[in-house]
Amino acid sequence: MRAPEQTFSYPYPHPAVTTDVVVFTIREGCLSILLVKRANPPYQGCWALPGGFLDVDEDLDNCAARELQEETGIGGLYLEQLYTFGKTGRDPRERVISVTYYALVPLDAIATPRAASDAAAVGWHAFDALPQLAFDHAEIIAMAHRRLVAKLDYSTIALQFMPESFTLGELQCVYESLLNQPLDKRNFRKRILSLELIEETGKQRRNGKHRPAREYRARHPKRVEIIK
Amino acid sequence: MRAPEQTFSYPYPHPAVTTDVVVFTIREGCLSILLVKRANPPYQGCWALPGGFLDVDEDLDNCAARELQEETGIGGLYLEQLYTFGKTGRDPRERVISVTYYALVPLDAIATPRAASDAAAVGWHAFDALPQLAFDHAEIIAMAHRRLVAKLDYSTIALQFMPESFTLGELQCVYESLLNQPLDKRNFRKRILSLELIEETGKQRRNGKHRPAREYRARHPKRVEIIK
DNA sequence: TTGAATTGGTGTACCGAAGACACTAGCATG
DNA sequence: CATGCTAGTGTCTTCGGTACACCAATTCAA
Repeated sequence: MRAPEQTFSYPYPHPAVTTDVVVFTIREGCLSILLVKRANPPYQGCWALPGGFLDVDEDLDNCAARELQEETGIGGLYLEQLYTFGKTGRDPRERVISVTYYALVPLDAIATPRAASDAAAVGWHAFDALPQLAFDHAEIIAMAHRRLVAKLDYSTIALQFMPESFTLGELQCVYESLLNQPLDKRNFRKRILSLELIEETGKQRRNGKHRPAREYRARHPKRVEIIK
Repeated sequence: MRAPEQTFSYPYPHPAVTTDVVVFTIREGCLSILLVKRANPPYQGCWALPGGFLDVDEDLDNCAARELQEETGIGGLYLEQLYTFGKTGRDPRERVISVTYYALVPLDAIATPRAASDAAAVGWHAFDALPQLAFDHAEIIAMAHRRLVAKLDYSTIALQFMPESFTLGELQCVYESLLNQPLDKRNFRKRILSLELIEETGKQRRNGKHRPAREYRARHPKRVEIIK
């Protein structure tokens, strides 16, 4: 990619800049995060967030999206900047500023991720059973989770987890997984429908051995709106 | 500070990292922002946010606090990371990643800021009458304002604008300046007092030629808590 | 064929928070 | 002592949130 014998010089020391992404999805009612196993030191063999160094001619958002594409093979995800971590000493190699993002993967788009060249393995991990993590990545995940749960309350972010069409039961399951508590079915449906964020497709859906459910779709699938 | 003839080399190009701070206060019921006039190109003579380059052995938060101290002469302010701006081309000199913060100055702590060496002037500007701004600083200020107003609703951040002791009238004035709308006095007092965030000092305060007001203080002056 | 299991789908009553609204109290000034 | 100014107080209504129980449609097994 880059010529390794070339060097780049500056009159003042410059930190390195990376992006790291907390990729959330919900697998079988269980909030999960995508992690890669590091193939190289430091923290070799340790699980870490997908991410990598910023190209100097690349926008931050693009860098996060590109790393994500490389790790998961899927694009077009909802992606939002989270926070920038830059404590001295957080990377033993050099000063590294990490601009972190979080991304949401719809239920039906969970690819089996393929390990990139700098990763020994890639895989989904349940949020409540995460392994030991490299660097300060546990802290990053904790902050991403707080942000995500907070946004459930005042935005339409949960719809980013949904496929193009879905049932109210599935949507409620997403909320329950994120909030980690059961919700009253009638109150949930009343609230969601009163917001007029979703509409019936007119079709029905047979998911199991029981009464079929109405299918809904988001009115504005790409937008995350602030509500209330 | 640094030896100018020395250079720092890396195998890959590194962007420069700066912090910029949106410093808010309320002067005479008017939300205001601290700006510096740039003494050097690019955007020479243009108003800009206070900020500067990150020292490579300095934490991000420290960098923002240090720049702030250098520009305003006051420390111990509430300071919160806002967002990281890093579009290619946002600085014509080199690739610059700007980690932005916002800070709140209590009503009684407004120093007359003294221009630092790299600034031609420093001064407060009313938020609704800002001059043309350098770089993407107008966008940064807009985001900081949105964040601040949003936090009024669900946190105790407004108390960071208050001196050690204050009256309910003063606090209401802060809310009204930030929300840019009048509030009902009785409802305001009922809500604030029911939160039990402030307590009476027992003293009274003669502010003008009228009935004196009770003095209050924050129960947890240093903490910004999430409410409701 | 029938009943048991499973999820889909529906309405009402209560409670608490937020908002609208008007007058008296205390100090300063002339 | 009358005027001007801000401080300080309570009630009623409205609306959103929460608690709560039953019938419907399908599958499967007996």
